[in-house]
Amino acid sequence: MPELPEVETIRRGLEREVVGKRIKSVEVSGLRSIRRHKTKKDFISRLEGAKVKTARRRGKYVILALDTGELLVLHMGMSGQLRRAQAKDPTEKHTHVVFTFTQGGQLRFLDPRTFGELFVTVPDALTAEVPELAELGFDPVDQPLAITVFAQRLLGRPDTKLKPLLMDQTFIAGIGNIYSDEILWESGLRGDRTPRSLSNMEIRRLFRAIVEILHEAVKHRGSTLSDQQYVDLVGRPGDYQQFHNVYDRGGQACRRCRATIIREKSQGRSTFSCPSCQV
DNA sequence: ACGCCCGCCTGTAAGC
DNA sequence: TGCTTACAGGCGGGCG
Repeated sequence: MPELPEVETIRRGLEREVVGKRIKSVEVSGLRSIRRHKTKKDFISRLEGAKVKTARRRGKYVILALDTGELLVLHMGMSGQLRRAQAKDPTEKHTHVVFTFTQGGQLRFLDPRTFGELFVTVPDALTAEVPELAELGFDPVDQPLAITVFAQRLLGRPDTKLKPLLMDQTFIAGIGNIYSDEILWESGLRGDRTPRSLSNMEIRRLFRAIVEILHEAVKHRGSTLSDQQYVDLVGRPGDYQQFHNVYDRGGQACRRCRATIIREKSQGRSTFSCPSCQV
């Protein structure tokens, strides 16, 4: 579910709600959510008593640094949610992990489809044990890149289609199915164009669109679609869906040229685009 | 290196 | 009212 803007919104919530608090107890009911750990006990014992020092983000991963020197890494997958709660609040369905803090209050991880996960690791192991994190590409919000470097890296993948390339987490970290479509529309580029085929001006437009779309989406606290699956720590939905120009707008008029937005499948994912102003 | 397909899960909506 | 199918913000792996 969540892409960079949603995860960044979650991270900011954690900074407000969780950083500085000490974990009193951890309850795990969904073993699949902590599947990298051999035992539940291993996960729990490395967290209980630890204080959360910082909340960082790399692409779609949230990384909480603990005062034990270890890191709690979270990935939401398609349907993961983190919610602030009180101990007396009823347990919602699909609640897999509950953190209770010494200062009171809880953080709960909910995840119907169970593609999300949490694990504790030491910083050095991030490269050895977690290659997918070590190999993440640049984060367009957290680590802005000079356009010259971007252009160079883009041309290092001359024949990959732009849509899969934008979604390749080892190339750029944080972009998924919604924001790749929005970025391509903003750039006026088709998702099946290749870096080799781009003019310098088109590369500039693409670069600017990546930065602008993601910053705007963060500003509006991400996108919440009709299923209401994505909400922040306090249950508040995002606003950015109202600014979508193509995603989930199949059959509707393009806001730039009035042509009809089309929906098609690419790599098994729905892709939305304007057949007239994306070239 | 790249494109395509599958599997991993559950819930929901649409179609018959 | 069922039952079946398709599809959903992610990712990794396997195959040609």
